[in-house]
Amino acid sequence: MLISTRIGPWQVSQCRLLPSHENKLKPFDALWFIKNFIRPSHGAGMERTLIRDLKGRKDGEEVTAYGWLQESRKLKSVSFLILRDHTGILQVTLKPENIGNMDELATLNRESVLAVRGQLKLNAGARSGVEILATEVKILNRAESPLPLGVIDPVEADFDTRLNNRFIDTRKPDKNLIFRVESSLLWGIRKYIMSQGFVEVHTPKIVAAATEGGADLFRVQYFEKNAFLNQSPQLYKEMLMSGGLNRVFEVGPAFRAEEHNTVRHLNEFTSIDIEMSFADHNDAMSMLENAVRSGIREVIEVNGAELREKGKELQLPEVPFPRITYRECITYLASKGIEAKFGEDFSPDHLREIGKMFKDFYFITEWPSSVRAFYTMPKPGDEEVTNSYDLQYGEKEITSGAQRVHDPEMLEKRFRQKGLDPSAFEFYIRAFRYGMPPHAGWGLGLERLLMILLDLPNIREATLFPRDRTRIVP
RNA sequence: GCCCCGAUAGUGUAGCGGCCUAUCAUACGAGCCUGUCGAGCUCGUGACACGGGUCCAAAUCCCGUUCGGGGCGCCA
Repeated sequence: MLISTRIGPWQVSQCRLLPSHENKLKPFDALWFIKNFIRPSHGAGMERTLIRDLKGRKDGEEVTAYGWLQESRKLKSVSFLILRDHTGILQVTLKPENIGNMDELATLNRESVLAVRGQLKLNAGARSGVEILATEVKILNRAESPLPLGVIDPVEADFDTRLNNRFIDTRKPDKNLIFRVESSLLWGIRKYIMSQGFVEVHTPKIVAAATEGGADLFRVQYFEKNAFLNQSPQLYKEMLMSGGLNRVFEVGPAFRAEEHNTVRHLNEFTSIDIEMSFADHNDAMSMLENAVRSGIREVIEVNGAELREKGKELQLPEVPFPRITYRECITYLASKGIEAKFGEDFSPDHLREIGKMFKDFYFITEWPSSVRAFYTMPKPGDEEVTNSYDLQYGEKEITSGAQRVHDPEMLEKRFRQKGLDPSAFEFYIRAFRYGMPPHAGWGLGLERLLMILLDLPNIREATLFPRDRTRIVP
């Protein structure tokens, strides 16, 4: 099926709709449509059918597939190659009388890259479902042997070995899927945030001042000046509220020089940040739960079937997420005989206990001033606590957010309370002196959310090339 | 930053003072068998992180180094 269309500012002249997708069109969802279903049909690219899409083609049709040689089995009168691409595996049958370069193919190592052309057999009885009776096999790239890591070996390599050879690790379908889910998740979150009138912005990652102190920032040499890698876009997105952008969001890296060594911390992670004007913490929480829900909905739609094959059934969480205040948590812990002091953060043990009360996502609200950053708005009438919240899943914190201080005098007072020198933040405080609207926002760790969603044991599993205390390569 | 733990063939492991010229699986190579599909069978290749020490004897015990895993703190 060929279609011509014009969508938004993009001219998409003529596109081929894949046969397996023809009945799945959703009207009025143009961006989603582009992402999922349109492939350019013009130009001199490589003719290719994805392995997943072979099932939709006609039996006996001449097709071309590309992929990695997963394994080969040589028999007396016939040989089989198992070809893999990111959508599945395919059995390729080689009969010596049809193939000119059998000797050459016999020397191939696993994971070499091949182009296979031949006749499609839909009911060949192969485990892969479909089969190609090859007329031509081209070697596009030979893999060396031995492999540093087996793709289909029954023994799982150590995580360290896998990360050192991530390019092979992500060839494994289950690992590959993690990052396709991440893409869907972020797309779903973006779709919701964009639908609420937000503007996507990009703030600097090289900065002169610390966001919240300066202890945990990486130093960089910026020509003749000392600079830092930003740990959060917090100050910049707030300045944009004064700047009249009204609602902004940013997806970008955040750097933390903390020497932590846990399964839920990275020194570089992807932060999804929003900030909204004329809004309080309740508005921001609503934005958050709906964004998370939209992300999960997108994952279910795009990757749900594949996840189900792997034994992972995702549930769309109900909104609003339950809320519990910090003080209620302390009371609850006390009822369980666990002591937690007001004014201190909860330990992982505390949070595990609190998490038992909830099925999945929940908010802990009204954190004490002592554990929140200077920009956090105190709760009117109860200034020991703040208009703040964390989004939690069990013991894991996914998001931290709050209504912010918008009064410059209160802001300077809060700086001093936290032992910080306001003059170091003059560039920031200035934005509050000439008309700063009330505002609220949050920062969400994309890898954390992905880890929780897929039940991954380590945040590094949710990161292609993780940066931790010791790893900067690859 | 504090605390625990680990490092043996390409990969994952067993062994934890002499029985180790080191086990098993997988990978790789050779052969046999075979429309195979976690193929099967036979044979083979391949490893004790590095440096010092203890001991008649060290993969094994001790110290250091390097690399790695995890918990806490901190956070997303």
